[in-house]
Amino acid sequence: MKYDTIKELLQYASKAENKTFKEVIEEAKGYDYNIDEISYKKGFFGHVVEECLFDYSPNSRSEPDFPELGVELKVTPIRRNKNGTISAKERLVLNIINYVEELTKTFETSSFSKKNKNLLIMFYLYSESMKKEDFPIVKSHFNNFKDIDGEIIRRDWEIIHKMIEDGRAHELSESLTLYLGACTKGANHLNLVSQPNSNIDAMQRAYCLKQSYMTTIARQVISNENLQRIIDSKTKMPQGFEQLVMKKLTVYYGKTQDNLSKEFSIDSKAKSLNDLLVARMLGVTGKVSRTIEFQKANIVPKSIRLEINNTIREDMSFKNFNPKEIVEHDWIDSELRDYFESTRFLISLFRKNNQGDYVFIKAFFWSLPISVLDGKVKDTWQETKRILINGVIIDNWNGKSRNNLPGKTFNHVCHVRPKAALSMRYPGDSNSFLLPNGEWMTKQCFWLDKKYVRTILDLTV
DNA sequence: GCATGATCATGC
DNA sequence: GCATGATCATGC
Repeated sequence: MKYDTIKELLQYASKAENKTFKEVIEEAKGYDYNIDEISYKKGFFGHVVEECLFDYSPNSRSEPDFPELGVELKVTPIRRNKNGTISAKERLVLNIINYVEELTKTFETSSFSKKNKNLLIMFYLYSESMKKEDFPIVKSHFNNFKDIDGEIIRRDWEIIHKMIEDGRAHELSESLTLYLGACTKGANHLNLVSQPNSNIDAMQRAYCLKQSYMTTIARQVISNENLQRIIDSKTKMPQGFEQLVMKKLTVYYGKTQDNLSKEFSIDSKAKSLNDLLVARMLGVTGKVSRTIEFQKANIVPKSIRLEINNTIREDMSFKNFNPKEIVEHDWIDSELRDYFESTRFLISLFRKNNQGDYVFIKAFFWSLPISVLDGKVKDTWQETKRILINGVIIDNWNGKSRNNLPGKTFNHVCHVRPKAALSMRYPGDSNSFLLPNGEWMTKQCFWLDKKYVRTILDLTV
């Protein structure tokens, strides 16, 4: 079947909305599928849409699925969260990067642009408790990376390209870029390939649209979510989004917490006051993470307080972990690795002055280096997993509970500590989580040691 | 001063 | 009501 226009294609695709994969198969003319036979096969969802809906055979050519329109078809899952919102279940993996070939390309001639310039994305709703063929197709969406997204993705591509050019493909990480990432995938983790300007083999990677990007798109087209924007379509970003954010923040360098609180009419005693201030500096009410750009790019704001002598008093905490998830995964597929591999941080520094007030001195974007992630952070995670499996030992000490999970003496980069509103360890309590051995303990999270954090700060300025 | 546990205020 | 981004408190 031929489609003359993208509109026609999209219209046809939308016919599958609210149908399950099983229904799409059954309605296909001339096909005689045994669902039980094909449903467990790899690529089931894509194949059903390609063969049964669009009536063409699957291919892995480097040209798009609909060559005459230059449109690539992607079938991708969303899931429903406990609070009712939806999220992309995974990143959208595009084509594999051939480091040698890609080095010779420009953005326009790149393998990414060649195949993925126009995407027809079909979202289906994944559910743990349902059979694959009963998942419904929810929505079709056409994405051609116009305007701001296109600009940001072009710069992302250039960052990846520069890494290859510099012989640093082995240091690539999804967290280095904003929307377009270079991700590893499944068995690819173990696939080492050569790269042009270095003797070090690198993990094979593919272009992807970050999970956070896909979540934002899904919420916009399916849930009609309305987020604040930091930039509008008229904003010029000759040096990219990050530089633009820096430009907005630089204006406030040298101002104290007090100054800034007054300027933005914030009267708050929150421990995360600096976070609120940074949001206001960017023109956002509420949280920075609730803006289109930060949500798509998965940028997490962090603020650090420095003492007068430039030391840091506190370690840096992250999300609470889920013991069950840790025990059930290997490091390479773990939530923690995935978090650091795909998260970019916006770090703001506030330094104490002689009056005891904190001065906003600088901000910068940062990602945890892969070498640290797959080094010391991995060690802490592995040790945590080992102890979770063997049984966490909790005892009482001066009225506090104490445990044997890897603490600060473990490796001076990453450790485990409690993080909850209250120190509680009762079944079902919101401050407690269930351990694999059936006991309950106060929720814990992974922390980065302040000593390590200090090493990422460039305080020469 | 360090290690460890405990807890706060806020947005959503 | 909980997750988040943090900071406070205490014993050694």
